[in-house]
Amino acid sequence: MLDPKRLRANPQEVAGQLARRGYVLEVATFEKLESQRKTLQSETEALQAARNKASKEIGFAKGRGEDATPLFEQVENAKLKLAANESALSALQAEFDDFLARLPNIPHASVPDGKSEADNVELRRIGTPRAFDFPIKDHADLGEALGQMDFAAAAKITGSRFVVLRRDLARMHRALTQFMLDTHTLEHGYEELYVPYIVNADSLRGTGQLPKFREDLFGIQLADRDWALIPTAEVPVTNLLRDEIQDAAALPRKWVAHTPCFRSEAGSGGRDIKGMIRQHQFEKVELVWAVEPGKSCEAHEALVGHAEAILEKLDLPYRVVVLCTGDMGAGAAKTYDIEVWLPSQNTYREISSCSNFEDFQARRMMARYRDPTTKKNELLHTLNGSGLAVGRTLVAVLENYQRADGRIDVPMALQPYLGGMKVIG
RNA sequence: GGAGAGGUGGCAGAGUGGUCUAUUGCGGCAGUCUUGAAAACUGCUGAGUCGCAAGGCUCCGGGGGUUCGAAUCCCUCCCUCUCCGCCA
Repeated sequence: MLDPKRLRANPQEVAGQLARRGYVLEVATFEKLESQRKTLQSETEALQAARNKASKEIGFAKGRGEDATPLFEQVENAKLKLAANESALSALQAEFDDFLARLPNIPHASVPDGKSEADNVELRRIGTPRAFDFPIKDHADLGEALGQMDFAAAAKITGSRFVVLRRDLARMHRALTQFMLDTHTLEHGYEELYVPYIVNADSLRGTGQLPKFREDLFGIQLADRDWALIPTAEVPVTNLLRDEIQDAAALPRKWVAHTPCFRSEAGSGGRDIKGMIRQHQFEKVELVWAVEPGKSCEAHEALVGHAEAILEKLDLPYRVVVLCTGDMGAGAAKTYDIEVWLPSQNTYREISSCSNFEDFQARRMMARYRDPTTKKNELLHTLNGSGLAVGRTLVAVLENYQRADGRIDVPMALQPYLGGMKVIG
């Protein structure tokens, strides 16, 4: 959520910033809502003040044993007007809140302008894609040939965009998770969390999935509960901060959590239909930071470095791009994507997305800390990034480490997690 | 699932229709004293929002209701605790 004060003070300036990401802020609509609200609010509060005063006087009068009848009539008259005003005001405020809740974040000044993925800017490329001297296969063909990756079985059990893994591939998938968690907790100083995989609507509003992106979620229909399966651990983890005031000494908070993630993939029909790239259910190891406002840029660099460390240890070629204004998620002020090399697609594909939300999520969820110098409660900055998407990492290992005979070499860093196994198949 | 008890500021814990502008304690902050610290004493100390300000409004788990007036009464939902039952 944007700062309503800033929006009120400089609507044209905010509109200009949002235009960078292709969002049209309807300044006229906003100003009309705002002026209506202002009038109605001050009128309503004046009526409330009058009612409170009169009621108090009734109390005094009764205390003195006086007749309060004239006062009753006086209050009665104002009551109808007040009731009408209050309901009009709360309707207007709901409209205003919804308007605010749907606005995207303002892009950071360092984010390049652009309309789409094509305008993202590559920052660095690490590692060299391997030259194969045999016809390569994609991960789905490799996995199915091994008899350890079964899309048909998953389709029977549930439907498309799910997978069943068996034996060594299932084990390697689990090993990747352990390897990532160990690296982040032991080497990068993260606190490991286990969290719920189902969250309520307040949490989804806090991180920004609601009200705008309900169609991306798997909702839970249970009585009248508005719950959903988590689309990412970002939701339960970041919402730990909701309605809390952090002690400055506890900052930065650095959390890591491994969870499954569930996405409806509405609107992605036809894209990445084959294989494990785009599933309704996948595993992710997520990194979440909460920092003081002045420190989020350096935190962002550290965070992306921690995600990169996983790929470096696995010796997988990758590149880092900074997303342009038009390709960023709505809540992000700045996003780095890490893309891993996939030989079968002859290109780099997203395996991690690391975003700085600045105070956008913090304002929605009232996530604050007590500034020790000003002694005031200030909004935190929040960040998160995948470290990494486990399914896609498995895909990358299969494709980059494949052998001519269809077997898979196990990356050195992973061998200790597989009981010293050096090859799969 | 059944029965009961509860949800109040950072924490503990009063308040059961009207000076509640939410008592008090702990914690925190500032000061006095002190070489320094502790102790003692004094003062300040919930959040949000509108306003240049004075000041106003809202918030006692969520929502709704009764009333001139609700932390307090009623309805409903959520959560926590105790006991029983069931159970990974």
